[in-house]
Amino acid sequence: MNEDKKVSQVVVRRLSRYYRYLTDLMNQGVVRISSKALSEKMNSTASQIRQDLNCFGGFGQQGYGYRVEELHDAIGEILGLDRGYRTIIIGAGNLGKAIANYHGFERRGFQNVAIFETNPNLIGQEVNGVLIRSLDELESFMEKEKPEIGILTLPREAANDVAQRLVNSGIKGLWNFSHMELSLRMDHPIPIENVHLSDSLMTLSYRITAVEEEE
Amino acid sequence: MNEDKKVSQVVVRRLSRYYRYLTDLMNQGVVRISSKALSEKMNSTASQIRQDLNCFGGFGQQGYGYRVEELHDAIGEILGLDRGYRTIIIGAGNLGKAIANYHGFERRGFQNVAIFETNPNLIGQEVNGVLIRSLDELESFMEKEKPEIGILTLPREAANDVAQRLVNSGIKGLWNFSHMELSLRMDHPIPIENVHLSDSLMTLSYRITAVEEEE
DNA sequence: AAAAGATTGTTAAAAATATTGACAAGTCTG
DNA sequence: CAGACTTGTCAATATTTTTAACAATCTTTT
Repeated sequence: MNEDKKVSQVVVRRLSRYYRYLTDLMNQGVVRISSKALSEKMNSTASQIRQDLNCFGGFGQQGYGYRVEELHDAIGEILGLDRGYRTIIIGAGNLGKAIANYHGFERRGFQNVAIFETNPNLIGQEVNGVLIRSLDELESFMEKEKPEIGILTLPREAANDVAQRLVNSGIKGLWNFSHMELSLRMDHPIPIENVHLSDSLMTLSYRITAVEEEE
Repeated sequence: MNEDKKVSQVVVRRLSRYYRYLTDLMNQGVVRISSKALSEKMNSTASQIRQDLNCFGGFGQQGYGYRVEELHDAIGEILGLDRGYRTIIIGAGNLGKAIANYHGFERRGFQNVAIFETNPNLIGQEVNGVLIRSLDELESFMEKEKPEIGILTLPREAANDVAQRLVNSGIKGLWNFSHMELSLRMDHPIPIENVHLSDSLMTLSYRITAVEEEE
C-alpha cells in the first residue's frame, strides 16, 4: 500500500472507467472478475489494471480475482464518491440544465442543490426540482449551505469573476465548462477540472484531417 | 518541416489552446507576439511552444516573433478549421440543444446541419434554426448531405447502435458524449473523441479528496 | 488432504513521451 | 553597420507509462 505516492491523472481516469464498468457488471449480477477479464473489456492489460489498483492497495485475492461489488465500492471510495458532494451550477442555459437533469451524477453521489443565474426571466423557475436563484444570493447561499463543487456553465466573460467569488466563499473544487482558462487568486489552491469542449472538437477536427492526409 | 512525424495528443490540445488565445489577441488588435510572451500567457515555456509549432513547420520570423493573425490562421489550418466541417447531433435533449445553440463552434467553422431524435414530441421543432428530424431519416440524410461529424448526445443504451449506423453511412468522425465506450466495427477506423463527463466529475471528486487528505 | 491451476501484489526493467537547453542563422532597430 | 532579439532545430535529459516477471497464496479438483 503506497497511499501517499502521487497518482497520475491517467490512472485516476482509468479508475473512473473501471468504476463505470463495474457498476454495469453489478447490475448484471456478475459477482467475480479477474484482472485479465477486466482488462479485455477495458482494452488494456491485466498488468496495468493490477498496477493501477496497486497505487491504493490490494483489493483482490490470489487464485480468485476480485469480488465485483467489493472492488466497485473500493474504487468509489478512492474517488470520493461516498462523500456525497453537493454541487451548485452557475448558469442556467442549456448546458447548465443538461447537467442539472442528468441523473447519472446523482447515482454517483453528487447532489445538485442550487442553480444561479443573472437572467431575471429564469430566476424562480425550477430544474429537476432545484430552484434557480439570483446570482446576487451566491455568497449568502455559500455561507449557509457550504456546497463543495461549483459547476461553471456561464459565458466566458463572466466566468472568471464568478469563479473568484466562489473561491473566496470557500468552494472546494470547480468544474469549468466556460471555454476559457481561469486565473484565480487562491490561498489554498483548489482543484479545477476544465472541460474545454471547443478544444475537444478542434482535436477531433485535427484527427479527421490527419486521417485523410494519411491516405 | 516534419509534416509526417506522428504528433501527440498533448501537442494538439495545446495547439487548440494557443488558437483560442490568438483569437482573443486578434480581437484586441495585437499584431505581433513572441514565443516567450505567448508562453507566459499559456503558462508554458518558449521552447515548448516553438517545439510544438515545429511539428508543422515554421511560422515566425527570427528577431521578430510571430504575426498574430498569420499564426492564428496557420494553426486553424493545421486543426482543419478551414475545412468547414458539417455536424449532426443525435439526441435533442438539453445537451444536444446546448451544443446546437453554442455559437462558438460556428465561429470556428463547424456548421450544424441536422438534429435527430426519437421522441415524436420534439421532431419537427427547430433549434437554432435547425430542424429536429426523426432518427428514421438518418441514413437517407447521410446519403444526401454527407455530414462529416456525428455528435452523440443520446442515452447510453442507444448510443452504440446509432454510432454503428453512422459509421456504416460514412461518417468521418464521432464526438461521443454518451457516458459509455463505443465498440464499433469499422473497415477504416475513424477518430472518436470521447467526452466522458462522469469521468471528469469523478476525477474532480478524487482530486478534492486527495487535497484534503494531504492536509 | 494433496496436487494442480489460477491469479494476485509487487518490483524492476523497458519503452514511450514530453520537456528543456543550446545555438547557428536570420531579422529587426537605431 | 553593430547589437539586440528571436526563431527553427537538434540532441540531451527527464518524466511518465507500460510491460514483464515471479513469489506468494488462494481456489478447485481429485
